[in-house]
Amino acid sequence: MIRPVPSRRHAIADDLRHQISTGHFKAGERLPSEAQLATRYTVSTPTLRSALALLQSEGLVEKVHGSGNFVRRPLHRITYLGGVAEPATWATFSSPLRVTTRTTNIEAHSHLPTLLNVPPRSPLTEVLRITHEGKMPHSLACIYAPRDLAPADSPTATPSPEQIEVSSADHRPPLAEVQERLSARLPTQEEAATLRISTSLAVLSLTRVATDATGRVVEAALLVLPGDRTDALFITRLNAEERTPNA
Amino acid sequence: MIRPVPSRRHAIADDLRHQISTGHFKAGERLPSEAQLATRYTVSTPTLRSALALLQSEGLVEKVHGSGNFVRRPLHRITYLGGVAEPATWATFSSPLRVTTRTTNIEAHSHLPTLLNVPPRSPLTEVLRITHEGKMPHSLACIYAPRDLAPADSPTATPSPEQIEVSSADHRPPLAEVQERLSARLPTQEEAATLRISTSLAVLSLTRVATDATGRVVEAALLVLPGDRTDALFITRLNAEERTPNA
DNA sequence: GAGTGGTCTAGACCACGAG
DNA sequence: TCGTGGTCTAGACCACTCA
Repeated sequence: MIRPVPSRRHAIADDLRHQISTGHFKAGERLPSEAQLATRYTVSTPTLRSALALLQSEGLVEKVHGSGNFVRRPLHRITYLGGVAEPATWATFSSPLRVTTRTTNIEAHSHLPTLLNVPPRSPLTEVLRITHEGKMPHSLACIYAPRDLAPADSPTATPSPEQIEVSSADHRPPLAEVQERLSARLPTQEEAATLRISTSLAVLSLTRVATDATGRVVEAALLVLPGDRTDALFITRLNAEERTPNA
Repeated sequence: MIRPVPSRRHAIADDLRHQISTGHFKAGERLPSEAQLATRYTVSTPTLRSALALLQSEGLVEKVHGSGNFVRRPLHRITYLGGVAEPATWATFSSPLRVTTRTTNIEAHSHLPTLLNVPPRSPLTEVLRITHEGKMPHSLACIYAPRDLAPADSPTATPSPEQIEVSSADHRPPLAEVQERLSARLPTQEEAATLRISTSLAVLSLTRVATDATGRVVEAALLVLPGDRTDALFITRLNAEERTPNA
């Protein structure tokens, strides 16, 4: 490992992190205002804010515009469970969530023909899905499916809070393969505004393509998960015929 | 989707993105200096730099300290393949890479006992692994294993460039389960210095825990993958008895 | 309306890379 | 050495939240 020159923002982040872990700042508590903290550490506000951005990306601090910076309650992270077990269940989050859905009929354009392996301008159903935790938006999903495969979804539905169904693929060929591609990036301005997160907070970007046994792409989903409050978990079991009982 | 107030940095990023995609700036080419671009867009340097940070996190632009900003050659992303198929193969990257390894004997401390499910201060082997692509560092891995399970690794080895072996588990109980937890966050200062990336470039942080058939944790690995040049790909095949031949 | 965070400016100074 | 990007300052102004 390379020993870097200590930078102010990391030094401040280290100090605040220590104060949070020792309980000097307690969970749920509001931190002093950024102006006060900047004075205390004798740095300018942009520098202090970049220190807070580090803690935010670790999920230790939550910023609320107009109200303050708060110490995150621990274990508040939400887990996206990848590698589906049941075709009907798309993704399981470990927390109860409220879901808003908007369904639109569109034609394949830009990157969608490639992604879904369909001709350009072929009919698709687009489902825009925003999940809320409490009153804060939490994650964003854009799901595309060929129109003839699209499930009859009630507009603005509020399905079971425990599990989020995306495609209720009942009487169709079973899913054969699911590809999930993840990357870390900064949000677009739209994404940041919709999720009400800072534009400097990294997001986990997940592209999921499900293919049925005939090789046809059944559904493609683009998920955006804020990095401060979301993990993605993939569990692979080998030698599936003998499953060890312990976790 | 919420329509945000257009911010200067996103407007500039959109414009540059467009100029790159239309070939006005070609792959491998150097962009004008940040000072020149700031003048052209009539913004201050921090604002222009934050616009470049967006493009960097998308993998479109590469910053080289002291030398300039360059248009990334496309498809230069490296893919981490999750969900192992072979117990001996830990992770496969799609590009030839050079690997530097340093092995240390340590005792379990801080978060390691929990992660590996061993008592505190129990003997572990730590392997620090830095992969290079060309002369630039590319990814960082910290691998921990109980000492009695640790493979006899030659110090500073340069194994097969195509595949990176981590545990050559030959005559031991087979792996039963692999858990891979991913999150997006900003790098620590150490990570940024070691990988020679900007501290504002998001990284994909991956924690991988492998358990053998007896439930014992065989190995835990902490990977840090720069967000601008790395994807993680997980492929789940359902109904494994009949595998569709096409991709 | 008072106080908070979000964005942006117009510089300064340092660290790095190439000639 | 010179031009580059990296970090930081000390403000300004706007948007949001809450009383």
